[in-house]
Amino acid sequence: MEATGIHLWLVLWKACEAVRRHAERHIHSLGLGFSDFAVLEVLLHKGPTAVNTIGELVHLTSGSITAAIDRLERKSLVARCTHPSDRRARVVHLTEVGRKLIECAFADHAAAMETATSGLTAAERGEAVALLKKLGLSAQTEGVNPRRGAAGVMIET
Amino acid sequence: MEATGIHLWLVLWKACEAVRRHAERHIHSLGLGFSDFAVLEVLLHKGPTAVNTIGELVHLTSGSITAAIDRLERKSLVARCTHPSDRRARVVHLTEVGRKLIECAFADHAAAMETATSGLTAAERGEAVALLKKLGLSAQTEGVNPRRGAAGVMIET
DNA sequence: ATCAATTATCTTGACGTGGAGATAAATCCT
DNA sequence: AGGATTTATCTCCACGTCAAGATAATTGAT
Repeated sequence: MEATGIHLWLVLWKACEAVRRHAERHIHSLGLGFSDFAVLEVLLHKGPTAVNTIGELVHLTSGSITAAIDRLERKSLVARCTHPSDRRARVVHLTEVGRKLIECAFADHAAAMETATSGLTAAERGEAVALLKKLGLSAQTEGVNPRRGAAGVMIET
Repeated sequence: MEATGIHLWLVLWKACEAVRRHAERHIHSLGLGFSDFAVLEVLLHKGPTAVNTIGELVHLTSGSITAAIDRLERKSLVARCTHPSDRRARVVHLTEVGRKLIECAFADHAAAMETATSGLTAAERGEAVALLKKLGLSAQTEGVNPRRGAAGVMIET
């Protein structure tokens, strides 16, 4: 078995794309995009959050996060309100409809991911998680620009 | 260690993004996009290839692969010529300039990936490759069962 | 107190991507 | 052979993203 860096990268990419296809198809069936789902997930797990904080968490630039929240607000899934102490900032929170949607969607999504990763046994998943965590962390700190991962919400625990 | 499907997916995604950042930064410094690099790499390793086939290999739809090859052709890195036996098909091949560029870029890229994955030992890389291959393959073949979309429309895979 | 630098957000323009057709060529069917 | 289906590619349009610049509010320095 070859173990060059580029080989590992290609296999990693392919696996990620394959699983991502499941995730995207499922999320798309809810009328949401990938980024929009990630924003809702942050709001579900972190509660009301400032716009730019969300942007950092889901790895979107200021322009993109503005567009994303515009989309979600247009669908009445989230709402912006003023920050209590900083008049520049806007705090985003889920509406009732939005909360219902993401709670349901996230449960469905977890099930879909269970299916998507069912090719590995529980033990293998554990090994994979350990290896990927190690790889992810080292690759992240290796880079010049250390940014927080888009899925940081779940990974913390 | 948690081993739920969604946890594995998030860790996989984060690791992939971290490594991808290395790859993208390097590729972008050549004035190329990610997809364009992938197309050139296919041509380098597979030789002249039909447009459609390249699209499948790098996971681009017909519209996207046309646009990608247009870009590369505009930069004189590739050229289209007619297929010997099928007059519908166009075969894409590297120009001299394109070959020089991708050969050089690929070597650089391999080195960058070596660095990016240096957080794992050779043995760990081997394990990771084996696990990811298994995961990727199963996730890929898992995706053939159609799902119901939001509007009640069946979504083909 | 005032001016400069920083921070948070939004706007604009360009670009890559995917999806729905359109066109042309090859293949299949009878 | 003639018509229908499939295949390969391209065109057009909508959308999401980013980068850079604009605006407004906060903080820091003197």
